[in-house]
Amino acid sequence: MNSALRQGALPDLLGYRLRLAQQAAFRDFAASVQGLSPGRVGLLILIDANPGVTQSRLAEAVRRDRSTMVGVVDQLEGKRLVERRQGDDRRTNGLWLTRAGRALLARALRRIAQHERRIASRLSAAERHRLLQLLGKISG
Amino acid sequence: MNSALRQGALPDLLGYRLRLAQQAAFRDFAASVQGLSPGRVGLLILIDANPGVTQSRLAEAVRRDRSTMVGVVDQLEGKRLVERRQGDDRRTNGLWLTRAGRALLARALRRIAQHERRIASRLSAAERHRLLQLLGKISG
DNA sequence: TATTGTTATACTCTATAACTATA
DNA sequence: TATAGTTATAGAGTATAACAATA
Repeated sequence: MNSALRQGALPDLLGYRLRLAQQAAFRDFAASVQGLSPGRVGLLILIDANPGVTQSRLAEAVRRDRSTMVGVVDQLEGKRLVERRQGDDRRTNGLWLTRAGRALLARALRRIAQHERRIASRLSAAERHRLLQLLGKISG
Repeated sequence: MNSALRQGALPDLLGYRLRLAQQAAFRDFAASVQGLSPGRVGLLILIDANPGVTQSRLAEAVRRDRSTMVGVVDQLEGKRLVERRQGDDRRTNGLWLTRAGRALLARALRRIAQHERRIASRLSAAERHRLLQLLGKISG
């Protein structure tokens, strides 16, 4: 049967435990939000909060190369969730959610809220707050 | 310049913050341990703690398909860090660290310990303990 | 019949280098 | 000269389906 493997030095490592927790958190989420990955939904949230943001600034914000952003925006534009509009500086594309993009995002945010409650269900409100605070110290 | 993007609904989400923290934790680690990714080093730790473990059980432990494990073990065997030995059940390969694998793992563990101190440097011992505990509640 | 390792294949996400148009 | 977007290309990392050997 399935006697668990010995974990060796892993369990005490913050990096390892962060990865485990992150994998656990995203396990059922990935396929659950309108066929978009967590990263893609994150982009919709950022575009929604920063209408007209350029591809390069969006790439910076999520620490990706700007060439990577091209295909990602192609994909979102192909789904009619995002549109590019040429900026005053004609080198740039400003990004905007379409009406469909805003509608999908609204639905996604409801799913995300459900999901958040599910993964936080093992924590009290105080523990959840404390966890966010401690994670902030590491990410900052 | 670089006025930060508005983050919209993201900052309050555990899943998002877990991902940020995990990315921050692994940013400089990935390329730093003997040319092996964190995941690969994790496998060496698991094999070391479970000598003779089969490919399938190792795949289960890290939630990957067993077909994925074939190439991974090929890679580690190609670097002479791991060896396959046919088991009593002749369908199976038992996995073992080579002498070189154990030596590399020992070096890697020292690097990992340094790294752990670096990412935990913003936390007190009590905070670090508390964070591991809270992460455990989510992953369990 | 079921399991283990394997192969062939394909998909996703990412980066680097070089190009163009604009500034 | 420098920047924004783009293209071509490549490399990880992963999965699914089918197969042979073995249980």
